[in-house]
Amino acid sequence: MSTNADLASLFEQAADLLALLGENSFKVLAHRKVARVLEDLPQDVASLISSLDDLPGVGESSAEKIKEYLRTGSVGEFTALRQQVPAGVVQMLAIPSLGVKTAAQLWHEAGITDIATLKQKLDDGSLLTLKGMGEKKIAKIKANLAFVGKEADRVRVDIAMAIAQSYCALLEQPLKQGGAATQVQYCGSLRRGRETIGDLDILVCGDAAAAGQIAERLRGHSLTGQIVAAGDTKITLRTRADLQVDVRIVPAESWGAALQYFTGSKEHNVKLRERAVRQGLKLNEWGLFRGDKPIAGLLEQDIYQSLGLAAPPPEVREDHGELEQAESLFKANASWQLVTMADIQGDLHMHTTASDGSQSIDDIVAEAKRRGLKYIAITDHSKSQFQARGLTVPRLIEHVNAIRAVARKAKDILVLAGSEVDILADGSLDYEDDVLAQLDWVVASPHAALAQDSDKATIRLVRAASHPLVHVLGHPTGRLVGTRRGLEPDMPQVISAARRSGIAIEINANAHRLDLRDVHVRLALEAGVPICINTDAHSFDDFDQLPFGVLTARRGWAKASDVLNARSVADFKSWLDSRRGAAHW
DNA sequence: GCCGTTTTCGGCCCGACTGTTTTCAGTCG
Repeated sequence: MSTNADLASLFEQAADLLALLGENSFKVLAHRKVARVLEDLPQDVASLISSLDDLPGVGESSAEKIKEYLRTGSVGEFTALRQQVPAGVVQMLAIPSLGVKTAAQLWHEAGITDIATLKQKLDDGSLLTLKGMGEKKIAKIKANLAFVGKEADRVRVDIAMAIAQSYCALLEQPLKQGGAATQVQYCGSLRRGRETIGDLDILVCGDAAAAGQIAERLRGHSLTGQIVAAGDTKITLRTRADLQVDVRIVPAESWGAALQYFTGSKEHNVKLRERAVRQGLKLNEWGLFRGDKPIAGLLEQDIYQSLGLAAPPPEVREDHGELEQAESLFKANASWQLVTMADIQGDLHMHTTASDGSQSIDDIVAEAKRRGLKYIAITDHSKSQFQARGLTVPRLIEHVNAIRAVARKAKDILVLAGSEVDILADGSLDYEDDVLAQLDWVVASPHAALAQDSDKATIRLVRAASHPLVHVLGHPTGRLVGTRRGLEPDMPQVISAARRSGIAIEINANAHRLDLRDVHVRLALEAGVPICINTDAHSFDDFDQLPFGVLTARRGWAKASDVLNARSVADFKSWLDSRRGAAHW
């Protein structure tokens, strides 16, 4: 899979180089598009070698380059491009407010080919003679130099969500003049539920006259570092932790259009606007227009309906075929029906003080009931997880008995005695079959040897997924968002194995994991493998991670019927009964 | 470079903000 990422980065780099060389901007864009397609690809690009042309956005020329890379490990044309542009010029693009035009100008007109020289010339005033280069621009570039090298990483969705909610709450408070904002909503990749967020977009319904007051209020928020720009309809700020927040002020009649526009994705919007143009209409953040006449704009769904589409939920707006689906749904007079928080009936992966959790069996059952769950599985770690106090077989038997004792007296909730059994490096499980057979529920997860190569990882996970006593594959790759790559198996093979043995695959809802990831969720569902959205709760707070798992499921187009723990207790039990390895209750 | 319900050629989404300008270019999303 890292082949995909490496190739994507090559195409992205090529796009920068072409732009710096003054190439046609649509050609530049085409390269960025290929980079994005490769990044989003759920399977290894090498497995598609004979059908690369079928990927939307990948034409004959790019397909050849991809093949060349797979054959030789490099792309001759890209290598040649790199030789034409000094590396330091490319590095300058990392400076905010300094784009390709300026970088090319500095290179050609001032002979600047590295950042050190740029710094020096910014200071000595010699750049003022360049066209379009004034005091303010120079000051801005100087200030932004600080961002080079410590490029703000994308922020995990849970962190971004907390920040967004804090700013939204602030903006919802009444203003001194002009009344309260009637509506406030975060948009962008956060609303689409991506696992990481690059910046925050917040939409405020209100009068442009209030922009000044809103800016002042934002300035006073404890998280705000500096206000970067402040106009009548847009205020941009950076938090102290360097996350960019864009706040837009829109009038009520444009609320829906703005919501649609700022939710994106960019690629989804491009497709949508092209569709509007084909129908003789124009779509922008102010509304959908025929000539000057507004057709829709108040509500987001009106925009889509006016274009003959069933409004797709924000989570699927990635230009991954959702407009085609939206069109068929519209024609069938149907709507999108993705799984929601309210559908979730059970949680089938949780820990107690028996291993590394901080809650007792009684506490966890009470908390699950309080949150309206109808069934849970208690799944502490297996014996190899020494550091997590994994259970030896005697301790496991004792623990299972304790769980069953609680289960017998628990009312209105089904409590299963299970285990999160380690998938060892070779794909065998951490307990013998006769031990596993005594459990109601088995989550099989990898925890160690997460750096093994792709082939070994595939064999390992296929073996575990084929084990007759396993019910669900837990956090299949072991990746940690932004910090650990985890296993990179050939996911279609793992999914096929799960389908053959009739097991489910987990979406671990914890925002650190979100494993299975969105694109693989979709592959699993297309193969007919049910998913299971589990919190892997180690404490009461971890129950709050569930929404991130649901968002990820929705990004994979999951309906409630695709989700095992969205079934009623009775339906869940009959699924369990249909599995080999009789359950005990 | 990519693509096709006008098209295999000729388009390719659209606007806000800033800074530099006397009407627009660059950057960003």
